[in-house]
Amino acid sequence: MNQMLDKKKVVVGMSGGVDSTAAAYLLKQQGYDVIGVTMKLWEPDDPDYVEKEGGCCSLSSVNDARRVAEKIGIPFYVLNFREIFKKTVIDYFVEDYKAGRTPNPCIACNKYVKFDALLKKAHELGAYYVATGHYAKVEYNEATDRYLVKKSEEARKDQTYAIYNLTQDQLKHVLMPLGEFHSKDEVRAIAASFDASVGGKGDSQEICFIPDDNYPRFLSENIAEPIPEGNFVDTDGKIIGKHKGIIHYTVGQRKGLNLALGHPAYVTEIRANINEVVIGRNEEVFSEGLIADAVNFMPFDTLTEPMEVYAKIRYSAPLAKAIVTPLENGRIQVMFPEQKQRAITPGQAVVFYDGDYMIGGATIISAIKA
RNA sequence: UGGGGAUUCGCCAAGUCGGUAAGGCAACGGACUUUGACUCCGUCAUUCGCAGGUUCGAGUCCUGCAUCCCCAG
Repeated sequence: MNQMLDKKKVVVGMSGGVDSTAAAYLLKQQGYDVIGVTMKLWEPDDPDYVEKEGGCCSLSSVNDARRVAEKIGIPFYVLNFREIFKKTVIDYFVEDYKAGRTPNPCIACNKYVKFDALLKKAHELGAYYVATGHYAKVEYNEATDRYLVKKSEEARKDQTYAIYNLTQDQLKHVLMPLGEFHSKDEVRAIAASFDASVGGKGDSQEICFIPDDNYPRFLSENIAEPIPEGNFVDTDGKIIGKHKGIIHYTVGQRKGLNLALGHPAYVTEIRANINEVVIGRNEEVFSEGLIADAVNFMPFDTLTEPMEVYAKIRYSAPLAKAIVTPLENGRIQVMFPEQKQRAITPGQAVVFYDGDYMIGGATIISAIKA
């Protein structure tokens, strides 16, 4: 069936924001047969809900997207992805928090919704490609017959971290026209050139399905069981306070602990099994390595021997030299020989770089302390 | 109901010979942010357990009361 797909045809996920608008426009300019699609992902309960835009993880402003599509002169559809979004993003998000992890819903959304469910829809429409407004570059290497991902020229907006787990088959069908831009301002100018109101929008910030940024509210509404309070303990196991429920915390967190210890206190570890949150000093939130699974590499399928890379353990963490070593059952160990990393957090992704290339990543299971 | 020591912001804690309330933590607000992370900036006691007194002026001196702690009953 694949051979029936039209390589000049592309479905663009349009949120009505700056980035996806510019992406759709650019593809049209490049001569693609562009179809605009807005995905319905989440039905807010609140009727006064204000929709957000932009970035990779945005809810849609259907009206803006439709208007923009009309101006560009492309067909436009609104598709319902609520069910798949609930199953692959929301449920995962909730389960991770219940388990004391800190999930990254944008990564799941990319993997299962934008570059899977939407891609399948694109194929149904006869389109070979799906395109988004991500700041990243996808590149085909003939010698190795692999699709590689390169960092965006706009370093500040680079989003390669959030697509570390895309498969070769997904990458083959992906276009990211914003990867070549050196600044968001250029992109904004393009969007603004034919639609002032879209061009003037700000960047997205919060997770799209929690627009008020109130995680505890969202989580307690989506978790059937009550969320039990528990103890804060120090690194020696001494009880030093009461926590409001594990979902309120992430490793490295300082705010909201309400612990006046005389020195800044940080979450060091979350022990979901015994409902404990461990508190320590800043030094105690640093780790020298980690164990991870859900491993994915761009240049090859399986890592067979230790490899030196640069890695980051959070979306906005700095790159650090790292040694990646394959373990049993598909896991990897990542050690940071030069610099301990702050707040290595189960549930977050560790992503690897080799120069400008994002060469893969994995989901952190646990930190390795000295 | 003998003696001694304490009582300053939610917590800890400076406050010299009486001179017109440091700081840390927490909290709150803002910036940054695809993580309520980190970080950064800003705001946080007209008032010092209470009531009087002495002083131009008292958290700092005096008197009484209250509460807490320690040692003796």
